[in-house]
Amino acid sequence: MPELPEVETVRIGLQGFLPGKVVKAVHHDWPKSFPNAPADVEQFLIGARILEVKRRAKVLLIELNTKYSLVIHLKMTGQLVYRGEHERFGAGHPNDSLVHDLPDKTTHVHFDFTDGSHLFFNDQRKFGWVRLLPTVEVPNLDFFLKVGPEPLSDDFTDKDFIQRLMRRKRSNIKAVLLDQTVIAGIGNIYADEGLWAAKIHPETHVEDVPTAKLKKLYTELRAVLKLSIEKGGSTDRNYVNAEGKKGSYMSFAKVFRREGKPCPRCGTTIIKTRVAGRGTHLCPHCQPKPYID
DNA sequence: CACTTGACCTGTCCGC
DNA sequence: TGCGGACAGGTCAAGT
Repeated sequence: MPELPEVETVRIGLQGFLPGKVVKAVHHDWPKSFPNAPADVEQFLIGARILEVKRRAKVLLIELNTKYSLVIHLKMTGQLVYRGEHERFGAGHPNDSLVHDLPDKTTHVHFDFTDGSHLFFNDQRKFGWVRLLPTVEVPNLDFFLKVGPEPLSDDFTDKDFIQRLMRRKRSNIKAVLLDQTVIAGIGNIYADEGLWAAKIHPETHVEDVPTAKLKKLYTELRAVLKLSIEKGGSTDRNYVNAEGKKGSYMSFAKVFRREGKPCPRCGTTIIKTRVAGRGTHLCPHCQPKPYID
């Protein structure tokens, strides 16, 4: 899916559009995309006014004035696209838009607001979901009980980072970065980018990485996440922001999806391998494979 | 306990 | 042009 920077970009966009909107109707065509009790939808969603759009890890939270919230996970291919009253169909969307007329065949949930605007949840692979839950119950979702700290929060220090990584010191560092219970929000793109920046091979066991490099990884990961938010996230395939537009971080990526191209630091050809069950990009010169006996 | 694999889905790309 | 297989930004469950 969208990882932290993409979800945050969507959040910022939606926060500009949605507060104050009143839900008039909701449509859905795939039960797993919107698994809710119809009675709750009728009572706590229809007629509800949107207060605020928040994010925790890779999950979006749309708070309503009914003490309920829409909880949304985009997973791999989810999109949340806002359209104003007369923008639902139509021509004239800019070239950087992946989404044209809506709803389309990937739209599995959409909301109509009383002012004529709409919010579309599109999801090609149908892994994502929208759930309506009492706001006080959101933190008690299994995922939120277990999820790690936000890597960009002010009180998240390099000491916290290293301490949490060391809880799985015998594991491959890439697998640990992808584990949402260790640190929230990092996925395949930013794991690869961060490990390249800190010159760590993704198969290195956490305990074998020198502390100085772990500190470097902390700094670089935060920097790459921040840069990507500034660039509106990464569009590799499906990702678009709340306006249906692509992000531009991919053109700044150093290794992700750049196999066969030169490493920007040393010129060595970037390779793609498999680590922790995921496609993994690295520079074999800057990130030498650890010696394993 | 930690790692791997499969499942959830659809679409695209690549080799034959 | 068609077909089969691998693969795609994420998580969860089950198996080893």
